[in-house]
Amino acid sequence: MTVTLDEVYQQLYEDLGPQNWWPAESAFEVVLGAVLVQNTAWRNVEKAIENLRQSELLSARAIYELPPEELEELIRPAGYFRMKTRRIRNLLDYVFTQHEGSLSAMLKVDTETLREELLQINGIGPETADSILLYAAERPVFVVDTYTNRILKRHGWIEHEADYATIQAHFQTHLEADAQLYNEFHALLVRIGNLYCRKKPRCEECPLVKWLPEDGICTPPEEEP
DNA sequence: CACCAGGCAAGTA
DNA sequence: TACTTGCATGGT
Repeated sequence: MTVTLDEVYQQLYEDLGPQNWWPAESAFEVVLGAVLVQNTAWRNVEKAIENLRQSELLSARAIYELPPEELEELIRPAGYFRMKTRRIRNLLDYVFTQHEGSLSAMLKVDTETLREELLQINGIGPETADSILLYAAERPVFVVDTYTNRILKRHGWIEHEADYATIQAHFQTHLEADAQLYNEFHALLVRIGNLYCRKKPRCEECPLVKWLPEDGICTPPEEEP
């Protein structure tokens, strides 16, 4: 890799500016959004959260006490609504049984322990857990999503076989352990991915095009492993 | 119309 | 262990 992650970050930041993530008004909204956004456009998550807001249900206790069928209807626009209702409730079961219903108490647990605990919950995988750690608990944990994966592999910055843990370690090894940096970097990768690095890429206009291998346009050799 | 979005878990061989 | 499939709505 002839370009450093730091240079990539600088380039993205210059072109796109601060992304102001996570778009939420409370830590609870971040946690909720982290589940709702799984494989889903953020626009649809906004509708679900807005429904909950209008119903004054944006608190752990309110949703925990809400009948699941009602939660399903409110979050329906975010898709996978039955599954996500179960997942949110699984998470709240953990918050109430292990942290007396206090999200802020949960968020004070040390990073390694909390990550392990979150991963035990059915429906919370690595990206969701790390999103909570970075954007709700403000820990220096790099979030790897589908765009991060795609961008790094198409540029040849990591091997095609690299899995989540390997990619995450790559960022955390080459960058300072800085939550604010990880916050902005990941948000920028999602933004640039949305704009240019989709399944059907538009690399001509991408600010990262100068770092593509060869000289050509980014043609994905294969999709994600 | 087909495709895909800030994943994850369960099922199959 | 390594693939494959289901989950669901809404925008392009």
